[in-house]
Amino acid sequence: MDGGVGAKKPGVTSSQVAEHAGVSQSAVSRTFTPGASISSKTRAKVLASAKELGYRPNAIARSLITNRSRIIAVVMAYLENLFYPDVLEELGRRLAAEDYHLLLFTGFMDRDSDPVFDQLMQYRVDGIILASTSLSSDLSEECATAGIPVVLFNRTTQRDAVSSVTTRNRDGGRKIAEFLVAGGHKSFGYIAGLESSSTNRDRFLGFAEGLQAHGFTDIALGKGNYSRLDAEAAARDMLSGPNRPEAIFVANDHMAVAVMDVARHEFGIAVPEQLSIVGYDDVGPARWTSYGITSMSQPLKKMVEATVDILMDQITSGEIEAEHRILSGELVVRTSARLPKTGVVDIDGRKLYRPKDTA
Amino acid sequence: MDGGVGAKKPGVTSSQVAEHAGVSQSAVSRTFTPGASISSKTRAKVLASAKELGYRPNAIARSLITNRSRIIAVVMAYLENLFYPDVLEELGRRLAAEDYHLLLFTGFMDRDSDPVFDQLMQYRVDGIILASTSLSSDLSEECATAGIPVVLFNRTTQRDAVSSVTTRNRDGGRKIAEFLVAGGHKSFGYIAGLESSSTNRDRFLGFAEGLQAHGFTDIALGKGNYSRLDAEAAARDMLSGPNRPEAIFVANDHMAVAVMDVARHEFGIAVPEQLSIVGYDDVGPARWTSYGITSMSQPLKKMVEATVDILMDQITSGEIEAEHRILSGELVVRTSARLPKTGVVDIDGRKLYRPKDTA
DNA sequence: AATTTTCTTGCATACGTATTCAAATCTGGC
DNA sequence: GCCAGATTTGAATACGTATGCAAGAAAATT
Repeated sequence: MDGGVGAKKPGVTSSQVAEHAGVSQSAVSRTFTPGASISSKTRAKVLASAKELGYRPNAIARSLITNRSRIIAVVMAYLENLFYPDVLEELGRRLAAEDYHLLLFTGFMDRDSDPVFDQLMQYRVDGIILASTSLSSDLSEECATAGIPVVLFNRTTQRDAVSSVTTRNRDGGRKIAEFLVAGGHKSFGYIAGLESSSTNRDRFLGFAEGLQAHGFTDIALGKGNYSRLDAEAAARDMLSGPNRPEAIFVANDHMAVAVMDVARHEFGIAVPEQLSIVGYDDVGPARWTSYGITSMSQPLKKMVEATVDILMDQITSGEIEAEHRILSGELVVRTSARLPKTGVVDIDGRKLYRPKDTA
Repeated sequence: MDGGVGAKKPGVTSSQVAEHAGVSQSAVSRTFTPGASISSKTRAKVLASAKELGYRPNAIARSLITNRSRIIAVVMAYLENLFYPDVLEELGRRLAAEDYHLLLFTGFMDRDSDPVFDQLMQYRVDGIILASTSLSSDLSEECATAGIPVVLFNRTTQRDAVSSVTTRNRDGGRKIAEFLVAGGHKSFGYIAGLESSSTNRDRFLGFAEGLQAHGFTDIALGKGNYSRLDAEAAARDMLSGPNRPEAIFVANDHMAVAVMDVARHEFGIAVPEQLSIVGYDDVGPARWTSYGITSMSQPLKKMVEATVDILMDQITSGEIEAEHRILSGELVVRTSARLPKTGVVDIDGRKLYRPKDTA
């Protein structure tokens, strides 16, 4: 299937437009270069000819000379979790607004992101957004020396030269602990995401801290790996044990929904009467009334905005200094967990957990 | 934010590698061109130097000379419906396997796909996949004259020069009608997708035909526009009326889930005891046990495979002749609709509706 | 060993654009 | 109508690669 000989029509070039308009090729180029020195008269001539011939500047050729592709690579290994499609959609909007384009890498196992990386580099992308995958250390270093900005989305790392955008996952985990303790729960479980992800670690850390502050040190653990199937299995395990926890914090909503399905329909457990479930992300299905998952929200639009901001900054300045933006979410209260006596407030039609004593 | 002067590191060129290896630039090029005439000895030398210098062929420059970008544009206005992220993931896999890359356009209103089109053309993409948006007639024509293959995914059109991949939506609609009639339902409703979409038209057409064959000509109608919010509104309307239908066919699962939520939680209607709901796509949430939507499946992987096949064919042959691939789905039976006495069979753990009398 | 045939190789050129530089044109003030 | 200055213009070049062509090297044939 390679080496095809199909002839694509050559396409109109700036020289052809130039000839048709009776000007030089430079003039055509300048017409389509914002801020270039060109008189309105010749500009008009060129535009007329361009329209007549159906000319469009060749972005490929332009990239070659400017050394700017105006392409941002977005790497998302999987899109199963609706959070990421939402991110993608917003990224599409924001990048388009900046006149950038989105080269998507998806549909591969998390492990083999390295071959993907080769492709990235070949297209001389102007920036890289890593959303549901990581990058081996030498690769991120290679980006740095190549002068390509890299932003981790919803995860972080210690390496310098790699920026990140996250929310206060540790605070979030702690807040969820507070909420569940205030709700009178006495035993707890945690169903984890990918254990290698910083986000998962931080959420658990905060959760454990928050519980410990009230004297609870025992947490039932399950491994969900951010995957629906794994989360289901973990839930079965946790719920069938002799001492089933009264409350489970699931590392994200995508898995929380699965856990709730297992609890209700496989075990006949009433949620929230017999079991409280709290998730993270506040993603679409969490809001659907069948689930109504109480969940820490992540300010998706602001996160995307920050991501694009960082990229644009680094691209225009040429300075690649790691920048870490950390945003805050809210604990959105719905019906999947028993409520505390106080602390739930109504704001703009959303119920949020905002206790007096905590920050 | 434009006109930045940030200096991206130049990057290693083939000439530099050539010099380092003591060969000509041509030799370097041939080393990285599969099937080119090069001795294994010099090839080895080049590869060694390339590795040492960290050389990667510049895809941009290559595109300029070959007139092939190895980029496929994928246009998906919205990703709210999980069906499309799933498609995207599979597309990512398949295109990567063919050594093609995916330039994604998303996050804009369906109407303004025309500015998007300009961008497409500037990058000289080798093919275009239109998944959740259409293209105005003159634009598809322009693609044809430019020699760029276009494939409509999950919708179709009469224009020649534009290929399409769909399933037998009309048959699907008819089968759903048969299923509901066999289930003993006497009154019916339809909640539509975007009225301009061929897919929506065909599904409704088949549904109406199937009902008519059994003497039912009255169908309650609602407009869901493939949007969750609109579907909810349509459901409220349809369910609060004086003669609420016993069975509703919702044009896709994304909306069916919303309709079910409204029925159960806003109206307290028992599904399927008091109301049957059937959807289309067999997408993730339809399978979740809280919903268990009975749904016509679309063979996503085969659809994507066909799409990529068509593109590769047309790219390599240079012949852009419209090709229309039409695949078949199955009616996957779950718990959202009352069952007919006969015709539901168990295959590979899935329950399918396969009545004896129909094809 | 001489000759033909097949492989390799380097040179030169082309792809379509942006940009430098010097020449040409225009502007306004006298 | 003349000159300094500002603006506009075109010629030439560069970006990094692929490829036709002719020459050279190696292999195969006689």
